[in-house]
Amino acid sequence: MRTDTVYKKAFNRAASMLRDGQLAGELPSENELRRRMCVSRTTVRKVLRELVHRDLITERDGLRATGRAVNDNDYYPDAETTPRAKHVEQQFMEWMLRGDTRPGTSINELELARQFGVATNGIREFLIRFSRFGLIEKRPNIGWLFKGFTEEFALELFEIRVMFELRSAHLFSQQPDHSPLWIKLAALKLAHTELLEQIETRFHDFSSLDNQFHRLINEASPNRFIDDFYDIISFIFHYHYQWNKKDEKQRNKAALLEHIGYIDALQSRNSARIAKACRTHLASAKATLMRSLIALEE
Amino acid sequence: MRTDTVYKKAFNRAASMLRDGQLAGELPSENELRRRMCVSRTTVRKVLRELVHRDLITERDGLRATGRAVNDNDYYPDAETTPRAKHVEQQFMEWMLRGDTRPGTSINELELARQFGVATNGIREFLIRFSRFGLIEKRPNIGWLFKGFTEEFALELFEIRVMFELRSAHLFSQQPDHSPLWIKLAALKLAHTELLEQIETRFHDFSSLDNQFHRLINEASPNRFIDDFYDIISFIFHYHYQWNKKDEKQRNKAALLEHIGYIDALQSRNSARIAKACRTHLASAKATLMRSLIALEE
DNA sequence: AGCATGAACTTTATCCATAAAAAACAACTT
DNA sequence: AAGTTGTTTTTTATGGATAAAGTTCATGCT
Repeated sequence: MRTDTVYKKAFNRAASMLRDGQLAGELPSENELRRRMCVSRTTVRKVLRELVHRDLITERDGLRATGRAVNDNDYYPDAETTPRAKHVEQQFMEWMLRGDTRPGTSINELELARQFGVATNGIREFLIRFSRFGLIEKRPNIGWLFKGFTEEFALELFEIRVMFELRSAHLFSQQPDHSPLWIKLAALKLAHTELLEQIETRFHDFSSLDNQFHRLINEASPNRFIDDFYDIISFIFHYHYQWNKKDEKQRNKAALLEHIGYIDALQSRNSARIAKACRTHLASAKATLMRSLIALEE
Repeated sequence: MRTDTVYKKAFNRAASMLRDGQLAGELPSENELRRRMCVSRTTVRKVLRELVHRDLITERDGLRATGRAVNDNDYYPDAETTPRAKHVEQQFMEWMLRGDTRPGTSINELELARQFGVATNGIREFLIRFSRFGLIEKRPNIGWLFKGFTEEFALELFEIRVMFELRSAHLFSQQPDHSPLWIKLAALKLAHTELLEQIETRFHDFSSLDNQFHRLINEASPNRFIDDFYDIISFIFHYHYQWNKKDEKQRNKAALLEHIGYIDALQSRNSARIAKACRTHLASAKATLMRSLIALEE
């Protein structure tokens, strides 16, 4: 059966809105709620029904108003708000990164399905999606081959990344003065310096900034293939960092400084300087990834 | 139920081998046949059983020998030798390229499933695989968006293609003299000149040569992401040419000449000359694609 | 021991079923 | 007419079943 994670997530969202007082007094219409929560009206109605049922809101003469205060245990647990497909992704990445999965291993859909507690269909869909990351390969009628999260992989990944980023950074710097992206860039620079000041406590926030920055650079001259490639990068780094916490603060601090240098270079519009800053930053990102891959191979 | 296309294809293959006399006299062991036909022994045995049943081979004391002559209607029809997934691909491409499918259309899994006569699962798997081509996009819980086989698509595609090909051609030219790829390149050049002489009748063969050539260039310094990207190119061109036959001979002749110039440039190892030949060729490939896209939009 | 066949077992490709979520339709209300 | 809510229809996400194809185990023959 399809999971009701959409509903549960929406319910939690609504509960938070009630708690924060965003929905104080008389509630907005179903359509308005639908827009705010980005789900269908069908789901909104389901949420409202449950809210009424739990007395979190009251309904009289077709008018809805806030009810009793929201309690911590009114919320559905987080695990129930993520769709199966996402769980499969997480479990697979865990299996791949933490397990002793060696390059050349073959991947068995049925086995993973049993291990993860889902139907084979879900596994297969995930693997098809995941195959674009270049880490697995399908052999028809036989199964999937795990090619390994190896040094070679990282080298190939970064070769492309450098090509793309140099191209995007160059085009970014050639934008007209009045492009709104310059403003965004300045804002991002500020966010960087702020984070740098509070690096001791907030170093986890770097990841989001990193993403925003690299995506911004691509925005100047969009290319869907470059965007898609950056999805791979994000994905890999997301899980990689989840797994490798070593020196995180130190690494993020260094990267922040590199970003700032890179932003300065962009603002200078000096091609050679931009290329240099870009290469420096990517080289250190690559070195970080490579170091942990070597750790993996032990 | 799973289709028995593997068996049917293997059967046809075996029938052809019998007909060509490749299996004259006493037949090889099941294992040997398995190796030659690239299927499992289970399938080989199924084929053998049917061959015996039809008297195409005889079996006595566990020894198998050729039987009656193979007839044209011993073969299974071609359509039955292609798996469902491939059919879906073909039908989808037909739907996309020939139908009046406009950019922005949303794709309905259920509708396509009904139209193509397959389960929704098959459609969905295809769409996931196909999504890497940048022509469709998934919106969770809602469906797929067809972004259109547009001019913009072609521009983005070729921007990447040029970057990758310049990089690969450059690295190719820097290989040591004794690299076996130089021999392959010379052989390919010969194949080009031969085809050029017989262009009037054999112009369809260009497609295969084109593929071999571009893949060869990538071989010098392999990168899985570049290979994957070239899969997109091949796929697009495969279907595109199937649909657009206009001026095919003329176009292929021109491309052959460009290839030859490009090969000469590579052999000269002169960077500037290589880049020029590469750009020239890709520019004309791009122009061809663009012309037919414009035709599509009418 | 090494290879051939036979039989049993496992995994993939494919279809079908169904609850959840989205969308479309209908009837009201202001 | 535009925005509400109630109802019905359609579509997606997910589980389950099964024949085909692949793999492994067992037996027998040189």
